[in-house]
Amino acid sequence: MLNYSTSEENYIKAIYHLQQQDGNVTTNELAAELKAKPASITDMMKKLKAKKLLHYEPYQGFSLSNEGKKVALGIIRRHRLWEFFLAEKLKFTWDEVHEVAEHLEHVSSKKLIDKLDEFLGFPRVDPHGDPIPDQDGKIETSRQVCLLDLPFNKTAVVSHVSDQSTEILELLKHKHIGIGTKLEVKKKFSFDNSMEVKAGRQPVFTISEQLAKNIFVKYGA
Amino acid sequence: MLNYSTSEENYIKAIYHLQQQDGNVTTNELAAELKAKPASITDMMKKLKAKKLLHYEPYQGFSLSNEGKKVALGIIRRHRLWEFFLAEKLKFTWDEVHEVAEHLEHVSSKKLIDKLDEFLGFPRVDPHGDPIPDQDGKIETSRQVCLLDLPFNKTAVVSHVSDQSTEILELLKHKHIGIGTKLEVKKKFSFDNSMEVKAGRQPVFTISEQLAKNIFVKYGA
DNA sequence: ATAATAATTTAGATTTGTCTAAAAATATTT
DNA sequence: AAATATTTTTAGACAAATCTAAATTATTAT
Repeated sequence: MLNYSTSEENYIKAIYHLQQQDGNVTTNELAAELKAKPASITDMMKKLKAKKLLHYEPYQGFSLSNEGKKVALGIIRRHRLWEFFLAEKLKFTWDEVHEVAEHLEHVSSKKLIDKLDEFLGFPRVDPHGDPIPDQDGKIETSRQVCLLDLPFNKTAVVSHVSDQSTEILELLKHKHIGIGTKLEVKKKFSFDNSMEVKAGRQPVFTISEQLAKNIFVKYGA
Repeated sequence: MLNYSTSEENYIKAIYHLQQQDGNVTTNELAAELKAKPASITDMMKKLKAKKLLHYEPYQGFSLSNEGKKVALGIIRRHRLWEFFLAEKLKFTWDEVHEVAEHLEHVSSKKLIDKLDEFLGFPRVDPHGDPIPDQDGKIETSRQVCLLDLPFNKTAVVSHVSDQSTEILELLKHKHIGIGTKLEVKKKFSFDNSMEVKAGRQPVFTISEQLAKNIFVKYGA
């Protein structure tokens, strides 16, 4: 596996995440994701195509090649292992780990990462509940759905919160819900679309429609 | 404290190490250390001078300002804490830690480093025996050790000779070693604990275990 | 189907960090 | 102290990664 620049790695990672949702990725989408101008995207797409990391024809969008996906999974592996390390060993809170891991992920020593993995006890998910790819780039595939759509009695992990207002965070904190919290839907009430939910061994509690709408979970595997 | 590029940090660190030995650092010295061309050094020196990290007048060499030293000590702190982590927690051998730490040291989150320090139990020396600067950049300045215990490639200054016999003095005189002589250990042989040592630009020469045992040196960061 | 709009690419500029080759300053030797 | 050698700096070029503005292609609406 060759080495890629920090910049190239950031593009590859962003494409990977976008194509998980959309399939084919467009120039503007990627520009928005990376906070760069569309012209910069085109430049980099040419370079990554030349390196055979993606399929790209002018004006047709792009998607990672198999090689590109392998590279992406390597970066994601590093990112998530560092996130786990930061939360588990250095006692960072779940909302602080991402930014630091963004930098650590670009240190690309395979030996470092494999030993870190071992030191951490081969964790399978990061503090946000996202699965960590193994040495061979294999990753547990799980689907992200809105909490409103989660089937009954399926254990799922909170993976994303759309609204980032202090109000929602206050409420989530009060209910002890964060990224990574395991949830199970026990009842739904059609009158107000509220639901009763269980988290670990806590007693069942209620979540309003407005709140559930903003919580996304991952389940299945 | 502002942020500096990886490249700037590497220059600052290299100057710090060179000026520990020589005081004023020259363009060619630094070029050799960094495996870069002298022209590149001059370019960077102008930039670092503009940022007030060093004192520099054309043709006169350069040395770090107080601010520059503070930056250097921050980088060295990060490097040595990562080295300790790699050796202690990830079970890297002492000769493997340096290269990986060269990359990790450039991740410049203060919170990360202070929490890492705490996680490691506030170690005072790295796996090579070099002191680790604290949060405020304070570093154990010079430590006196027996020449037998001096790490490789560390410039040290002879500070004391235990035996005062005419025999040892004759030998020291012959080898041009006295109090104040700068030495660097290049090789050690476990067979007879003899070592090869360099003093300034003289060719490498050999010192026996019996002699090394009686020589004490001081060395810094 | 054609015009208007939006998305994408191209062309050319900028910054950072590097280089080579030539010029200038300093140091050394005779 | 002049000539020679060494060191350092300058001048100009190049690659990577970005940008702006203009041109091109694709999409949408009439």
